[in-house]
Amino acid sequence: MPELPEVENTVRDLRPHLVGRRIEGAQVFWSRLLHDLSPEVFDAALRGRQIINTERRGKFLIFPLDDGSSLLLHLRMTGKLWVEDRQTPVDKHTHVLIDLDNGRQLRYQDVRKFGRFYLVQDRDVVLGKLGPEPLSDEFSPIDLLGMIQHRTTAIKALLLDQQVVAGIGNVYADEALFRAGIHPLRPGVTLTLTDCNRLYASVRQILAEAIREGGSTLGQSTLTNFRRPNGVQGRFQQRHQVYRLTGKPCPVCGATVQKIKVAQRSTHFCPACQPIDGFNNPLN
DNA sequence: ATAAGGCCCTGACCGC
DNA sequence: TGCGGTCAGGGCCTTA
Repeated sequence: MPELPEVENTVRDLRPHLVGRRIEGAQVFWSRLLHDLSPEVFDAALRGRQIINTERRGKFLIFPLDDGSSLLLHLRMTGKLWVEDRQTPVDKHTHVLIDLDNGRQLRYQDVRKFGRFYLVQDRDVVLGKLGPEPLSDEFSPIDLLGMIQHRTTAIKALLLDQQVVAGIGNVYADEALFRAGIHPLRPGVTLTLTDCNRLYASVRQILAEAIREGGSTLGQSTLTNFRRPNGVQGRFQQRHQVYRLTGKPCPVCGATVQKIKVAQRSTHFCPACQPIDGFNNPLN
């Protein structure tokens, strides 16, 4: 599940391979990956374009092109990108090949086929509704409070809502709530400014640390887990404190980590460190 | 306006 | 070994 840290590492790794390169053609073997355009139109529109940069917004990758348009990509669950020589045999589940002008190829592999490519003149058509970038100056504890103080929805669900804040997914939502000592089911409206200060700090710490550690690689399957374009796995999973640690002792207090469903997503937390009423919090 | 549930996908994993 | 069932899950769509 590539989230902000995994996408950021992907964007950084790809930059030296893509910036300044010209696209010679594109093949798409599973057309539903393309939002609102056919493989033929996709190929025709990309052919001859130069890639200006590699950027990120939330969990989206952005490739600005020399004609002012942008190629956007969301990896969703199992999407992977990397650059390889054209002659290298194509792996299973590889659905998109983009030929570069140096004999190499940008390859997209996605076992579950949930990913989406967009080709747009105005990137705001796709990105416009996203909330603030959590690591930027446009995001503050007051902003967070403003986004959630009128919501009865569980705070976990609000963190997953990309319109509240962009880039957080299931892994980092659980880890941030744990570090902030906030129960995932607490309605947004019950969070105080103090809570928001802690949650804001946790979110930023977790994401910055996860970026430094190369993201999180979960599970053994190289097909479904995360891997950077340079082939390296993430290391941040070694620092997870609750995510997929159901039944294990909480690293802070030793209580047993619990798993529940929140907004249809598995949610892991420590019932002692993250009390539902928000009081007697040992982390305070 | 908000929220819940279904859907897309396939591989991993579990019990028998 | 084979088989059926369940789980994983981001975002979009429909329904309430």
